[in-house]
Amino acid sequence: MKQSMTLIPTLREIPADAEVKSHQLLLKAGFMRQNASGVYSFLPLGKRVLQKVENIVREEMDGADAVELLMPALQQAELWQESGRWYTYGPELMRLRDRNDREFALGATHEEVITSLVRDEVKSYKKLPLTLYQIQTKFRDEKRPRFGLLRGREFIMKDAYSFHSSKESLDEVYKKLFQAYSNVFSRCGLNFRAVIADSGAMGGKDTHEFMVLSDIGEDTIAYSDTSNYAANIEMAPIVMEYKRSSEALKEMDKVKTENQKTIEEVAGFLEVSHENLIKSLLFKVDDQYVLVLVRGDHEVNDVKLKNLLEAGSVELASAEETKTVLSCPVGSLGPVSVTEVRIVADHAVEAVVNGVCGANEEHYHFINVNPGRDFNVEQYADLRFIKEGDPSPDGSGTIVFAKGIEVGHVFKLGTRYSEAMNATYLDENGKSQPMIMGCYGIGVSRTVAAVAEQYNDENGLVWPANIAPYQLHLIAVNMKDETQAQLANELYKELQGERFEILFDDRQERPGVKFADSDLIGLPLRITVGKKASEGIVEVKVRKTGEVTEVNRSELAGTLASMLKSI
RNA sequence: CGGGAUAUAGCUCAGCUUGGCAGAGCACUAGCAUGGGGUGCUAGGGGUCGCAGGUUCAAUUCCUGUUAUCCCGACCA
Repeated sequence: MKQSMTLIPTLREIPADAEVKSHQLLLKAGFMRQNASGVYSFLPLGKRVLQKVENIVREEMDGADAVELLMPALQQAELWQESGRWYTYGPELMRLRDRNDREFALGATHEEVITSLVRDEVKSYKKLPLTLYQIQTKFRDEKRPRFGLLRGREFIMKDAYSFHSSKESLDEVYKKLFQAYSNVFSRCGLNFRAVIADSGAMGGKDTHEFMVLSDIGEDTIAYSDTSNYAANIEMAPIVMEYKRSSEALKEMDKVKTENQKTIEEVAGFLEVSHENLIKSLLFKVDDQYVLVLVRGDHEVNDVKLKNLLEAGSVELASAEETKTVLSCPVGSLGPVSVTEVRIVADHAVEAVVNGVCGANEEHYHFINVNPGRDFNVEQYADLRFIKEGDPSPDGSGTIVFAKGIEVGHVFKLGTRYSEAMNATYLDENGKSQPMIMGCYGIGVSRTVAAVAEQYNDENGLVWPANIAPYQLHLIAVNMKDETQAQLANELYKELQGERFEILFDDRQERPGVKFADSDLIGLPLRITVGKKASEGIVEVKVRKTGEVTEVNRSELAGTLASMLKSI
């Protein structure tokens, strides 16, 4: 493609709205433009990268015996009502009405559509398993879109759904797609981990998220420093045992702790360690309030709490609610003599000896509190977030944290949708059974941003060869110099003939402008036609390393081919 | 949804405190020079100062409302 014929609006300055590297560079290098919050146009370069990623996804999915189809983005409300999600999905589902006042949704995901399709078309165990996928635009009215393509309201996703007559078959396809996903992200050049994730109320024991390691990631990954264990921090179970100190139990006492509210303040004021404190938090669990206790140096894990109580929603009660329910400000909460609400506690609390907790009275705490003696707990469970330094749940090594961007998710759905929507098949005995399902997503546009996030330097983007919008950037230093212009034009045609993907900067621009734009766009190899054009010699520069070689035009195609292979 | 901030040319931003014809740099157009890392000079084009209302002889500037965008938090099958 000649640069004079396409649209690559590079910017000299970074738009003020862009915060993270990938967002800034994709805008600056002219790959995309924002339309509304979380809504973007892909310009020609952006579109090409997107297509590269899509094609890798297609190859790997097809290789795993998944078949592509395309479902509507515009979906009738009835389907969502059938699964129940019309009422539970919330405002994140974009809803609209047609001219006849019928209700629709813009697809946030496609479980309903695919389940209804397969229900109608597949009736026999002989047609199973079946794995279908699509690459499509999804709509989610995010509360807070941010970071450019990383969290948009309209984005491109590959979603796949598998249907089975047995758990074993689901396991098999899950494993195959897990491998396909690893291949996709490896081929995109990403540094990623597959981590154990939350399966939530959907049940099913296996679900993994594919996380690209990045400081701007919105999820925290807890992984072992020695084994390959990795889990979303929400999920990592605590395996350590808490030893009770052998200290003699002392008499409980109420002490004045004027204006000491936080764990930090109270521990400092009473000169005790955080581990000796019992932190009490009031949660609203569905319609009930529950007092949750963890040790002062620990944090409540709301996902574990939610799973333990089999709740639909779990949120911290507000200060006002707390005051109403326990008639006490949040800084002085404690479990002693509390009968109004259920009390659950993390295992670590059970081992606290002569601890400190709020006295349910402003400015007062209890000291020498002992669980069992001074207050009762309905249930002890694993309720806290894992910490760095904790033993790894798989028994080998200790836990370290990293931030991750979720780019893929594989999930064993089970029969949640097939049962709700009556997607059944007849088994070998002629008996009707609900189909067992799996679902598998890849955030395609998010993957593009994740790569941009990992591959850049101070001069701009540095695309891995596999997904670069073009492989080669051909530059004529001076298009007014006839020798240079002619050689560049000839090389452009020759290299195209050799099936290279090539962007030719044929603009009448200053060399400095061309070089700067070239670095910014970040194609893997740059061919510069300059002073030595008359001798048939050009320069080849590797974007990533900056390494430059002079090459005779007769050897150019061969040299480029082998260089592309090596990067 | 709670808290904070911003909105003036395609981009980055001044001007507003103290009301009086709309500004700069970059980008764009034309010309001349230049031609290996965002070049120089000259001459131009481009804005309903987010929108609506109010105060005023006069509002980009003051007041009220509203919308959009960004940030922090909560949320995220």
